[in-house]
Amino acid sequence: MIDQTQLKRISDALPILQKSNTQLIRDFQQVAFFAKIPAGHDVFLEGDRVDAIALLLSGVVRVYKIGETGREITLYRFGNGQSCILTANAILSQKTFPAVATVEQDAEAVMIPAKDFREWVARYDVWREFVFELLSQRLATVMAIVDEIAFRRMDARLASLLLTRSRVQNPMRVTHQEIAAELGSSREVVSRLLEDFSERGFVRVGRGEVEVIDPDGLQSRSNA
Amino acid sequence: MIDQTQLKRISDALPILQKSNTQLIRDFQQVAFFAKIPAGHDVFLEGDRVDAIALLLSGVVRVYKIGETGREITLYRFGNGQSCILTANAILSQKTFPAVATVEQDAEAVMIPAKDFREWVARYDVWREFVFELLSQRLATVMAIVDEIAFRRMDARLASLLLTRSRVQNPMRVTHQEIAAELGSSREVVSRLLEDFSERGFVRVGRGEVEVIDPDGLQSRSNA
DNA sequence: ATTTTGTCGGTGACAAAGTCACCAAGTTTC
DNA sequence: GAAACTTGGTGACTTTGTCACCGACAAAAT
Repeated sequence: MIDQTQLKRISDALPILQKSNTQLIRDFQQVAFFAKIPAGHDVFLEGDRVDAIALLLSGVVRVYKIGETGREITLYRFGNGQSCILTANAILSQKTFPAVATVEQDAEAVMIPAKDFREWVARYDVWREFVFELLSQRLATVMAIVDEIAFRRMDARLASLLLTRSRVQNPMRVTHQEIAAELGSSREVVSRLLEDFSERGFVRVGRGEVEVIDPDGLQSRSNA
Repeated sequence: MIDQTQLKRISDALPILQKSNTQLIRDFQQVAFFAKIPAGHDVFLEGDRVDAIALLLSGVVRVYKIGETGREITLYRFGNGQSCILTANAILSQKTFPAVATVEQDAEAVMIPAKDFREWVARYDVWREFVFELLSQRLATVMAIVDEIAFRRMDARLASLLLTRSRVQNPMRVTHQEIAAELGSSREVVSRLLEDFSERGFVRVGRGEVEVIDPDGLQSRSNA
C-alpha cells in the first residue's frame, strides 16, 4: 500500500507511472509496497521462485552468473526506474530465477506481487510496453555478452572495460577480483594483463585502484 | 495474401492461428504471404534491417553468431510453428538483426510485414502472448549459453552435445567443423576431443560421422 | 604501538583451449 | 583418371584458467 506522499516520490523516479492512466495508478497504490535493500544483499539466487517484481527507485543491482569454480560473470546492471526483467520473465513463464542478483549500492524499490504484475501485463498497454522494452534490451545485452566471451580476447575486453569505466571515474576504485567477476575471468589473468598494460604505460595500478593514463593505447588494444 | 486452401495448411502448422479470433485471421489473410526458402540460404545477416517476420511452417533455421576469425556459435534453432524472435525484437525496438540466420532444412514460411506485426502486438492478446513466450524462451536459452561458454569445459559440452544428438540419430552425420560451429569452438579442438573419446571407447568416428557407443561414459564426462 | 586477521595482489607450474601452417586421405567433378 | 574440394590429423605456439602458495598492506583488536 502506497500513500500520496510516497506516490509523489515514486512517480518522479518511475517514468512509466507518469504515462499511466488513473486506473493503473490506483491499482498500483493498492498492491505495491515499498522496500529498502542495503548494499551487499542478494535479491535473488539461482533457482529462487519469484513472488514479486522490483522496480528500482534508487541504487544499483548487478545480475550475474556464477560457475562451479566460483568464477562470476556479470550479465547486466539496472538502476533508476528500471526493473529486473529476469524477474518478470520468471514470473510470466512460471520458471525460477536463472541467475544471482545483488544490490551494489543501497537500493529503494517498489515491489509488485507476481499475481498483479501478470494481470497488468495483459490489461495495460503502457505496462506491457515497459516489460517488452526491458525484455528486448536484455536479450540484446546478453547476446552481446555471448559474442564477447565467445570471440573477443581478454586483453581487448579488459581494455574496453577500463575505457568505459574511466569515463565515469578515472583513478577508479576497483579490485582485480571485481574486474575478473565483471568479465567472467579470474583474478590472476586480470592481474597479469594489468601488469602488462602498466608496463606499456596504458595504466597506473595501485591497491584497489586503477588509473587510465593512455586511453589511445587501450583503445587500440580493445579493437584488436 | 493467403487464400483458403493455403490457410488450411497454415493453420495446421501454426497453433497460434487456431487460438485466434476471426478478426486476427482476416488480418492475417490480408497481409501475410507465403515463401519457400531453400537450405543453405541466409535469411538474415548481422546488421540487416528487418522488414518482415517469418513464421516457419516446415524446415529448420539456425541462428548463430560469427566472430572475426570465422568461428561460429549457435544461439538456437527454430522450426515448426515457431518464429525467429530476434526478428520480432529487431522490429519492435527498431534495431538491426544482431546475428546470422540460415536455413538448415528447406523451409516454408509465412511472412508478415513489420508494420502489421507491430500493430498486432498492440491489438491482439493471443499474438502478444505468442511473442512474449518466444522472447522469454530465447532469453532463457541465450543465458544458458552464456553459462555454458563461461564455465563449462569443452569436453563436457561436447559430451552433452553428442548425447543429445545421439538420441535423435545414432550414427550421426556431422562433420567436426559443424560440431565446432555448434559449440563455438574450433575444428582442431573438436577433433582432438573426439580422438580422445574414441580412444576411451565412448564413440566411433568416421568421415562425416560420429557414433555414440558408450553413453554412460559420455554422461560422466558431461557432468564433470 | 604492536599484534592479529583479513584483503589484495604477485608468481610459477600446469592444463585447457584457440590459432596457424601444413599435410594426407577421401570424395566429387570434370 | 586427374584436378579440385572437403574432411580431418599434427605439431608448435599463444592465450586463458586453475592451483598452491606467498608477501604486502590495511583495518581491527589487544
